[in-house]
Amino acid sequence: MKRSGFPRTYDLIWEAVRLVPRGKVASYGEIAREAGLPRQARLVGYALHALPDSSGVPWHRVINAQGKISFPPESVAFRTQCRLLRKEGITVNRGAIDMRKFGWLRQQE
DNA sequence: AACGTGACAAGGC
DNA sequence: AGCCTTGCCACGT
Repeated sequence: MKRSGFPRTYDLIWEAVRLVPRGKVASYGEIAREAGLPRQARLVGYALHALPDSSGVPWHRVINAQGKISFPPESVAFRTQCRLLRKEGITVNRGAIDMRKFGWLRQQE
């Protein structure tokens, strides 16, 4: 990543990710909207990839619109994300997240 | 400065 | 249900 000074779009995205409460997840698209960048879900993935480790941003709560983890199933990142989610009480099987935990605003439960 | 590449999404077949 | 296309836009070559 590259910090060049003024408000980068990544900051907006990271800020939005911080809003996702423990025990809930949100999609890349939702994060993009919340960050004021509608239809730029792709950018969210890019921004998370550029995230420094010690940021405290709950990146693991962001999953794709199909309700699944967007990492190759056997990757280290995939397993890490599973572990972090389960630690928050979210059930994950084969990368699929319990949809009842989806969305942190306008909850459907 | 153009071009390909992404932890995506939505729509068409 | 899959697979392909298009929209998107910051980054590294």
